[in-house]
Amino acid sequence: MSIRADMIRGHTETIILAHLMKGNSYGYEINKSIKEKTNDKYELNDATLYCAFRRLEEMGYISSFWGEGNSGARRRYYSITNEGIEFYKKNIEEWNLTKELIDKLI
Amino acid sequence: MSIRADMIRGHTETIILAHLMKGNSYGYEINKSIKEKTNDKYELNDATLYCAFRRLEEMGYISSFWGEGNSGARRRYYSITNEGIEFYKKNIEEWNLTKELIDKLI
DNA sequence: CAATATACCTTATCTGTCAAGGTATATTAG
DNA sequence: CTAATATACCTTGACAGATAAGGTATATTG
Repeated sequence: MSIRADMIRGHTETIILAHLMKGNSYGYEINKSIKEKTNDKYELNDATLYCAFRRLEEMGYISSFWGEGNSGARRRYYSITNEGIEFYKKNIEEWNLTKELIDKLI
Repeated sequence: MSIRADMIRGHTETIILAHLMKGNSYGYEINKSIKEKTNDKYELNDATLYCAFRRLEEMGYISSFWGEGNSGARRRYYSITNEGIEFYKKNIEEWNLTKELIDKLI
């Protein structure tokens, strides 16, 4: 069984930030990690991922820089900011509250 | 603390069906119940609610009829169908899987 | 008689996601 | 050597669910 995108909507940013909490990373790697962690049950669409990066960077929650490695395709790395860490923590709290509420309602 | 609409998106239909699993009801009552159950932390927008009713009825998961009471404003009652019950059960499973996945990812 | 609560509805707009398209480099298989 | 695959990023237009803002109508309460 797989899940619909609407289940994840609203969590995309938090998922990305969670990954960046463990160190800098780049789009392709983050998405592969999501796929692995969920045993192929979920994966972000390319466009969704890069769109979320733009939003997060605009809001000042992440910053980006081009990777310096000379092998393979170029990579744009992302790093979480202090504001991003605060935002992440707030989102975790919101998720815990959401779980409670939905469990009460359905 | 309150939660964002995107947290609930994708669960609106299930929340409505959950209420109807306990008996026929109407829009205004369902929304009041949501507000009470969540201690004013969540409430559906009118338009969201009625929009979801249309979808659910189109898909054959609920059926509707005008209430017969002669006091107060007219009410459109909704009743869950057998297909709706199946759909509800499937959604509960999906929610349990979603919780697992998101907890793994964030 | 005005204000409030009940009860439903429509329309235009917003936002995150997705499908479908694209570019470019490195590695692997035949 | 060359074709296929994996890596890696990006843009555009469209879609669907949610929202704000508007509306109608009745019953109750002060």
